Amino acid sequence: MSEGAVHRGRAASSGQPKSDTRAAGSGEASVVERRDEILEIAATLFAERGYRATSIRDIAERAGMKAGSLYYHITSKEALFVEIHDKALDAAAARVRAVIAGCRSPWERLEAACVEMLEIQLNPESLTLPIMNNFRSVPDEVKDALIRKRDEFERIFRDIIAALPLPSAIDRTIYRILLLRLLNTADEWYREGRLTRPEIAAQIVGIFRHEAG
Amino acid sequence: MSEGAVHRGRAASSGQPKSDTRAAGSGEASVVERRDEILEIAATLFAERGYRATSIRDIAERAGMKAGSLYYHITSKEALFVEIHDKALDAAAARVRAVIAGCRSPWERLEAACVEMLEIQLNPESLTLPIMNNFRSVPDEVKDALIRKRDEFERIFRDIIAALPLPSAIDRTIYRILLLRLLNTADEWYREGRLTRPEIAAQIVGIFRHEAG
DNA sequence: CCTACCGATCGGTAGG
DNA sequence: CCTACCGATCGGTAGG
Repeated sequence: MSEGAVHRGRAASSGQPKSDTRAAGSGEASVVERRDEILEIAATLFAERGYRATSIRDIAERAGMKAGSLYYHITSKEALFVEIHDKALDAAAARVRAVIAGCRSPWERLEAACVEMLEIQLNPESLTLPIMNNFRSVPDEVKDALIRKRDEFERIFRDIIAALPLPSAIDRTIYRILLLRLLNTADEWYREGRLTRPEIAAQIVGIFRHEAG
Repeated sequence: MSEGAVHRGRAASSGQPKSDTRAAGSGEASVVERRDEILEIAATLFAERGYRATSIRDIAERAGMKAGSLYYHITSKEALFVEIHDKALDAAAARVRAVIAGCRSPWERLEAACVEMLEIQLNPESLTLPIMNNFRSVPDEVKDALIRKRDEFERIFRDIIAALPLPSAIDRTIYRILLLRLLNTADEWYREGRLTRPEIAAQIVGIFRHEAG
């Protein structure tokens, strides 16, 4: 069991500690639990400040250790970011799929998906939130992996939109791109206070809702 | 004439060279012209990579000089960014105002404004393009000035949207926020090739178009 | 997990 | 406009 619950073991050498010295019932935190803490801390910081503006020292400090020590848990800043990004998208996909499963009509599905996406993007429960579209500050070598993963996630929305009875003049590809752009960058334009998240989602769906003639 | 055509002299100490030793008819570039070149170069780089990822040395290199020499023309990286941002928004405002002046109906005005915004955002003529919403990587001290300027610009759209015969269920504030978010970040989601800019603008207006019942 | 350090790079300055 | 440099900070490593 070299692969803990956290890690999906997809990327061959992702740099987690080799053995899980779990704390056999004692009050001690296991190595994988410590690693999870670090992932959450890093996710929060990356989401707040972006990739470049978040330093290894920032992350280490919040985790209560020195920068060098962090490298016991991770292999590199880049690998850390990719892992967080992948996990965040997996979690988001699961949440959106769960919530649309209970819907009957296509428009209901769209609205439920929008509400859930806003919750994911705007709630600071770290690991799930940062869809992080701010790829500009991410090194090129990493970008491809991130984009592939994101495209995979967006297939959920492609399917929802495919089922909508839209007027034929509307291009479903650009429809999806625009909608996802708004949802994925919600943390950048959302202003706390005036409208609730479901109200915002309803406004978005209200704007994007067009029935075929 | 310590204020050249480029500079609006709004921000008190913006750091341009004190006197314009213009090249009295000769083939020599004047100091203000050199400064304009630097502004264009910096604008392009900031737009491509964001504030933080663009180094003073990058800018200097493209301008054919050393990092230190740049400080003959500018006072600081932050002041440079603010100046570019202000100029870009002024130019964008002028272009959008000019284009909607020739429109008769509210929906025509909205579509014309959208087309123009996409042109501005997607054409790499540097100085005009970077509305740069990527404020995350910008230092806090600068952010307030940028936001104030941006709010000023967005008044144009507030007025256009105020004139639209929208259904009462649609909140015009969030309507404006969503629309501007799409237009301002077009360079991040636009994929060259499939649809032209006017076609994209038409799709956006098609989605955002709702007549009151 | 720590100390101590590496080479690289950053924005900016001095002095010409 | 240049050279030469500053202190700060970066991601990462060695050796314990």
